[in-house]
Amino acid sequence: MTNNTLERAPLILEDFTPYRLNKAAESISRRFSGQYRERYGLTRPEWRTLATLGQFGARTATAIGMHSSMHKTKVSRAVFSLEKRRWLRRCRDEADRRTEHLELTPAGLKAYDHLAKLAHDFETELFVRLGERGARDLKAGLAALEAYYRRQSTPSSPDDD
Amino acid sequence: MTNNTLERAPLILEDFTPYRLNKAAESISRRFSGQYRERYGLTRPEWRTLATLGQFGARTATAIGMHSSMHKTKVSRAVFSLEKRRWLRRCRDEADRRTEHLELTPAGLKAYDHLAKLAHDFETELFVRLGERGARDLKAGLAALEAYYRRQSTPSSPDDD
DNA sequence: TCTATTTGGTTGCTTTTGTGACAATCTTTT
DNA sequence: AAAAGATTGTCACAAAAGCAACCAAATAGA
Repeated sequence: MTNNTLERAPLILEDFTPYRLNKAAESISRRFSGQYRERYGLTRPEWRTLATLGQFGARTATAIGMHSSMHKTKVSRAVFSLEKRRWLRRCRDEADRRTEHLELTPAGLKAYDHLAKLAHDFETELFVRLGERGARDLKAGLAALEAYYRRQSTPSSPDDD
Repeated sequence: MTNNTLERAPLILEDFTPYRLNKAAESISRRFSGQYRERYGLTRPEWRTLATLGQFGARTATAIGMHSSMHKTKVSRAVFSLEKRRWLRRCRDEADRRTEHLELTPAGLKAYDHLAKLAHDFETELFVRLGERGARDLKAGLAALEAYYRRQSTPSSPDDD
């Protein structure tokens, strides 16, 4: 038991969890986004919108944002750009004329199918690389984080980005 | 055993690891960045620069970027802004006049000390919230990821953001 | 029913990031 | 040494993200 009076707890950036998490996320995202960027020239909001619609079929812009954690302006722009590409079309809701139901066109669905497969392969490959143990730890750690901020989520920061 | 021919492996966005990782990182970062943004009006590149200099003392811009995973333009701008704030000063290197050695002023060091403490507390609190198990899993998962992309890092994507 | 409030979505503006080119300086090669 | 190549840091421009105001339509309240 040393008489070790620490004047300053040193902060080691590379050990600091928020930093590590960010770096990991960027690192992985960069790799995966190559898949949809190089091939299709999609941005991340566009990819997320595509993924959400592919997963659920028709959805409103708000629902997309909710599900994919994007601010509504991001969704709005992504929808516009996917529409221009003719991967998505808008269907008006007769009951509530503020909203539109968005759905993928056959071309959009085709791209989705391809990208969903790439995503799946990417993840499989990642887990192989991490090893059974590493993959399990990562998933468990993420689950713990998600449980934590699900509890914490204030009504003021519900879904947005 | 059903004759369930899956035409399409469905992609569940909220289960997709890159998405989860991003969301987790943003979620945590948002919380922590509040600490340095509200109080000091720092951006993340500025915080990382401060943290690196606080950790190591004088360093060049390149070394900062290397250590904190930031592109050199980010470092350049962060350095400029910290200098304007008089938290950092540049010292020329007589041996190599391309570089400058950057170090914190007393004011910068003071802010660093405070922020380092906040960071430390933040992490401690986080681990408490995650529980012993969750914290351990998260750290192990991050370590596995880091080991993976350390192996993978091509000479073309060394340090940059 | 008429007004006030909320909700869904878009647009414009500002700030932040990403990219490529550049000037200056060092290093290597011939 | 001179030429070619690398490295350091900055700048200008383009793309993306964040913010707040806004319109239109629905809902709630008096």
